[in-house]
Amino acid sequence: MDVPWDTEHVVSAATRRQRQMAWVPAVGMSVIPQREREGEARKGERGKEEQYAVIEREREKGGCAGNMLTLPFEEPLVMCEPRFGANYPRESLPESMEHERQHNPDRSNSDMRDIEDEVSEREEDEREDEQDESGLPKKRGPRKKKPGKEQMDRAKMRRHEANARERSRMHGLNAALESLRKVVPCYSKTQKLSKIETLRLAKNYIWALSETLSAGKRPDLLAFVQTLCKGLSQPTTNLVAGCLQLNARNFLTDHNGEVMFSGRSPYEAMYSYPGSDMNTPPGHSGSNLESSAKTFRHYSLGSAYEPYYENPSPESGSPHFDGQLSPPMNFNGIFSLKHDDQPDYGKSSHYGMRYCSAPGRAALAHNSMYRVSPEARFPYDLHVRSQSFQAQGEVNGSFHN
DNA sequence: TAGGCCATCTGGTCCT
DNA sequence: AGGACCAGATGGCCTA
Repeated sequence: MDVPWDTEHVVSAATRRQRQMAWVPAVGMSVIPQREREGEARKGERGKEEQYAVIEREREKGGCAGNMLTLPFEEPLVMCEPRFGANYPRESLPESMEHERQHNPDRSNSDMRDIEDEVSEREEDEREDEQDESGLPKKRGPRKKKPGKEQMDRAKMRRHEANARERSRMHGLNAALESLRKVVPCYSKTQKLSKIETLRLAKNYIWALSETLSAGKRPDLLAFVQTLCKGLSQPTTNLVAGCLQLNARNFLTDHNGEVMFSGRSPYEAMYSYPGSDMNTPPGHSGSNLESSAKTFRHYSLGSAYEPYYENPSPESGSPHFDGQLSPPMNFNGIFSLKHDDQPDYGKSSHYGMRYCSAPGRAALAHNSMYRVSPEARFPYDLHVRSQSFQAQGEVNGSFHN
């Protein structure tokens, strides 16, 4: 029995992604991006932000919450050992620091770092206070004015604040990335694409959709998918292909990251290829399964794509076109992507197509390399995020405005 | 155990 | 001066 796609890769990638998304901060990290998977399961529905807030409050109190990050919440204090691991040679610690440690075993890493700073500061003071035989300070000349304790504290506080801002900024960045994951094909809460793969897929998706629009023809499904998968890792390619209900084994990624087609066309299994120009890439006249398979076989993105996509890839100068595609759309209902949850697109429906149809964008599109001819016909319906509409009417309408 | 991915810390740079 | 942004370093987790 044929496996729809390389389930081994998909499953392992998915599992891996699941677990990696359940990232737990390292010892010494100040915030608890809690174990999303395990943590959520164990802790109920406690919100992430709430947990962050709890941790920050603990931090403010000088507790070791920030150092509990590497452990489940059920295992507090164990990881309170800041900065130094269990094997850290204690004898190498300054005596005063060790004293601090023994008397404040639950000090946070940053606290211990502060202590370390204070200790070295004190020791330096002592050194400077030493005098030579003549009773003169060993160090002469204009002494570098040392910042006062207030200034030091202020600097530390500012550093903490900067860290918090940086964390917040990165959280925002991740949130944006997560929202991007939801609008590229193959979104799944449990099988998350990595950051880099998400960006690559998004780029490929945009590229493929743009080419589809500029071509003004029914998209070649396989070429579309190949464009989506360009430059993606094999597991992600499998995932995308799996989402598209294609046999990933038909997409072989060569050593250059080029997606090559080999074997029978996925169309054989899922696509009745009507003998129409609409379904055949320019330069290819085949309309039956056999000829289409031959056509696909020639579709290495580095070469055969050029005649089809008359516009060069945005990265045509680069040896790699690292893109991939698993579009949240249907081609005449031929296929649809799997989505664990559908974002609310009702408020911003007509996604990409609105971009082209927006009056303000018309001029831009007109001058764009992805220019869409007003006369371009869209013999297919685009179903973007369950928002089905006649693309032709949308595009024509906008250009007629 | 190596490699991939991740979050955080941190210091530098640029901008307001 | 302070905030945003960036990149390097660090260390944890997971899979092969």
